[in-house]
Amino acid sequence: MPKQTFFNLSEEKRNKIKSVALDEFSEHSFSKSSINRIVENTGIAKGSFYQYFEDKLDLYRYILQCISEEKIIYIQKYTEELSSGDFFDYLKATYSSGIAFAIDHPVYAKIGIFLLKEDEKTQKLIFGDLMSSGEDFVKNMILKGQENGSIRQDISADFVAFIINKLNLASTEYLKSKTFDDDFYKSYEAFSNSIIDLIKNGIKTVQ
Amino acid sequence: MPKQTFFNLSEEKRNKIKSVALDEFSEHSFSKSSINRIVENTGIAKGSFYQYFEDKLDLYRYILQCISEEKIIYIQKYTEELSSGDFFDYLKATYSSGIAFAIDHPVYAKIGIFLLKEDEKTQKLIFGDLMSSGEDFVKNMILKGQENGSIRQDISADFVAFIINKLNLASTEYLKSKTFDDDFYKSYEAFSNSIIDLIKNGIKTVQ
DNA sequence: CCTCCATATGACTCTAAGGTCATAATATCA
DNA sequence: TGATATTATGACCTTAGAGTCATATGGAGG
Repeated sequence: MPKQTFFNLSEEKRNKIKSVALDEFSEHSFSKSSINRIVENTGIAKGSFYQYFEDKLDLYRYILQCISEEKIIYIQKYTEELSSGDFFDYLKATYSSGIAFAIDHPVYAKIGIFLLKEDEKTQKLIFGDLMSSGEDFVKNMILKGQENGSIRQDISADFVAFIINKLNLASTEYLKSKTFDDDFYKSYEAFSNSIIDLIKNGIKTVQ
Repeated sequence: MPKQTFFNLSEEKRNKIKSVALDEFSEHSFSKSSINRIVENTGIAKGSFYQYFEDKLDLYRYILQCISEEKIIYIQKYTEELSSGDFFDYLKATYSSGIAFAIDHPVYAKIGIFLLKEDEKTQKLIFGDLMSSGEDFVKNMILKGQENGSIRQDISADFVAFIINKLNLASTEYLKSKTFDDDFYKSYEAFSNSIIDLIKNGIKTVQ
């Protein structure tokens, strides 16, 4: 958590710091990100930085928290209208919201990509021990789907949950490399559908 | 390329250096790998290292080359027996060989994972400009498949090629986290099949 | 035994990182 | 205005990295 001093700052100053930090973390991995650069680009003294934050990790976690707060809004927007409990609908909502978020906030998306590419040690440093809870959630949904017969019995829930998580990352990364003309922007639904489709036809019950 | 001095060394010494380097690069990303550690673990002086190699990148590329030479043998073993030209057979052979290789050489696999997780800058540093040729190859096979009707027309070859490449990485990473008891070892075929299956049923022509 | 050449060495430089701290500047309030 | 609390500062510290170089070592041939 940032120190109280940081929150006492004027909104402009706080925003300036956040903005520079976002740029830094979207261009470099956590360990390659540099406090020196951030301080320089913000125009504050290095000593000041350490009046605001405990250390680099403190700032990084704070930035992640800000991002995730914004992302939650997206997810809610896409999930609230579905109450069916169908696994594929849920998946679709997750992908759609994730992709919409990435398109609206390319800088956040870049940070997410760096984050998911971190090695285990660094991920543990950042998250502590609570991790891959998203994966567990997906795994449970698959297990339920297998119970109620909507998903094939002969697949490993563990494995598919893993793959689905990775596909999420992969699609974000794919989007990063594309230019977003209006046509594409309006058809990202189709894009996420194609991923769900890929999974769905691969693991759904054959009838 | 290592300097001549390196190749003049006794085989034991060369192997010692390679072995330590493999360990280092399998535990750390390229930039986090440390010449100091390598030198220390090898028991040679730092000056000696720079008599053998131009710099860290020189060693890293050399190690990659050694690995890829071994990997080619695997791929050939799995690809030579198929001459059908069927896309899914090719995919299956690629996955099978990749997974078999990763199981037989977990250290190499770890290096591969780090490598594929590198950011763009570092990947360009390592490979120069020639990259993602594997992706292009897959893409072309998909395009052919679409021409001859074995693959659906309404999917993006570009996108699927990207996804397939990422799945390859994901499966290697997944395997890394598993312990290889005999049962699993003998059934990795089933494992790779499940990935192909995931893709095949997702993109094959519906009839 | 001496010369010569390839190999071996580790102290050294330079750079850049994260983080500290005594002090200066500024704002708040009596 | 003067006292007090808050914020700002940049020189400085430690650590660790890659890479250098003058010198030492050791073996082969005359």
